[in-house]
Amino acid sequence: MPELPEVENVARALSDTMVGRRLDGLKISYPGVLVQSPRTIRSALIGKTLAGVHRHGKYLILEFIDDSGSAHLMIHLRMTGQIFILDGYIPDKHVHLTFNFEGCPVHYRDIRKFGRLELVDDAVNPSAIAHVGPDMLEIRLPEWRRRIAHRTAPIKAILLDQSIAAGLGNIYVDESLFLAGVHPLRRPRDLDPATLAEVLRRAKQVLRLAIKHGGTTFMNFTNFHGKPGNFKTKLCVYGRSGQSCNYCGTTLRKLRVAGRSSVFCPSCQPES
DNA sequence: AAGATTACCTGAAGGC
DNA sequence: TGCCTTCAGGTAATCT
Repeated sequence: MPELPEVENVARALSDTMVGRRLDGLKISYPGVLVQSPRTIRSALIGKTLAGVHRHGKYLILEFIDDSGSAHLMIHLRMTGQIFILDGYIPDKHVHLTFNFEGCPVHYRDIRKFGRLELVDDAVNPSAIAHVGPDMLEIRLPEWRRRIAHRTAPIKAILLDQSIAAGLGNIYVDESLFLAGVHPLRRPRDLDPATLAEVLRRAKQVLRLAIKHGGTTFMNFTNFHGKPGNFKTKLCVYGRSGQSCNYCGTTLRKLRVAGRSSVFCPSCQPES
């Protein structure tokens, strides 16, 4: 499940390897992942050079330019999207699109077809995601506090809400709440300012650490070079229901919050 | 308004 | 070549 750290790793790899290359072709096997028509997307992008790679929350934006102007392709990997290059790779039925960057094929693969690729009007602040909040790594405490302090939904739901701050998904929300010692059902309105600050601090900390370790591979995320991320072994709670807490030994429990499975330590994260 | 629920998809896992 | 149900969760749409 690609969240901010996984998308950041893809963005960095794309930037390091493909910026400066011209897009010579676009093989589209399943147009359903495209928001615009294949014709529109091809005519906007082919012949242009990749000039930059941007990320906002879990959104990836590729910036293309040529003498005639610029075009921007926004990509969201949703649940099972992957972008990678791999020597000798033969695309299987889940590869829906392949970019040809001057002879180098970059594949978009997505088992569940939830991901989307969309031409947008800006490389940094496209109107298509105007409703999405600031990036979780960029947001500062006063603004975050202003956006959540009055809210009465469970903190878990608030952290998953991309319109408040963008980047956390189910895995890193559970990890952040565990590190902050906050139960997923606690409500922001009932938490004191120091606790709210601690949740934000821990969220940024776990995101940065996961980026450093190449992200988390739980189901089928692979990085740009087709390799799994290394952060799974660092997870404290996600996927560990029934196992014991690393810190206190209490058996970790699972709850459903905001329609998501949520693993927490009943001892480190008291309900009130 | 804000919170809650469901649709979109496929594959893995488990019950029988 | 077993069939069926449940679960996984990011986002948009739809409900209360």
